[in-house]
Amino acid sequence: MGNQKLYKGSLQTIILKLLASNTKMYGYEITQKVKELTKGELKITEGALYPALHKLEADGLLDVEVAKVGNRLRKYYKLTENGTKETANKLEEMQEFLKTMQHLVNPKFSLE
Amino acid sequence: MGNQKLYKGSLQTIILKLLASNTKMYGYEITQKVKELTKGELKITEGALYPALHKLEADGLLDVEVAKVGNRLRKYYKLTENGTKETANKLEEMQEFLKTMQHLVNPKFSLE
DNA sequence: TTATATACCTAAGTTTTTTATGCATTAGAA
DNA sequence: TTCTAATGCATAAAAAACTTAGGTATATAA
Repeated sequence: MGNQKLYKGSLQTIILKLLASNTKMYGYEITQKVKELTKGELKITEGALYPALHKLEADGLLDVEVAKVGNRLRKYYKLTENGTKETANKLEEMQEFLKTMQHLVNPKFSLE
Repeated sequence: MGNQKLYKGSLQTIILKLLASNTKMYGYEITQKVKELTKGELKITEGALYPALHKLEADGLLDVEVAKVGNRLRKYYKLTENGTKETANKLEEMQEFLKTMQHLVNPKFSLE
């Protein structure tokens, strides 16, 4: 709980990017991967993650495949064809945003 | 209208940063400055801006000073002492976010 | 046996925005 | 001179994207 460091709108992009790099992942795995990759900086809450996954699936960007591991189920998600395209778009948008923000915020370029 | 490129939560930081660089600005001026600095990439809508300014004022981060120019009024905003402190915090948070996102998203570092 | 990790889920509430208005003044184009 | 665009403020309803706070169940380590 208590994230604060995630700007709203970036979660979808993060999920898509991870699935672009890992072919298939399940929800819990995503939360752990993000925690690991960001050394605990970013914590994806499950209350945000699962609805986001369902939305991406409903939008046709992800496919699901249910697997049983022991007695417990996992839902593996992977990118659809459209999902792959959207990932590219979202990543470009994100890069634009990062550049714009750097420009606005970085004191080295204080043309303002 | 239709911005799409602004992650929710970044508007406050943008406003604070501009006021840190320009001492005092009024609402309309902020929208124009952002448009100019980002070459049209970011468009701050007034429906987002004015409530944001009011909130920052209510939170004690901004002071207002009403000026009359011709027959029209302007509300000049500037940082309070607390506002200056909060600006530093927000900028640091933003930098953290930018770094984290670069790390997650940049293909050069795809350790994922 | 009891807490922690794994694994899924949803619903209510909050925050922050978009969209759609509204009002008034002023400058400039037609 | 008249009408459009720019200037300048504002709010209210709706949507978007979260947080917070639950809930269920299995597996494992202490």
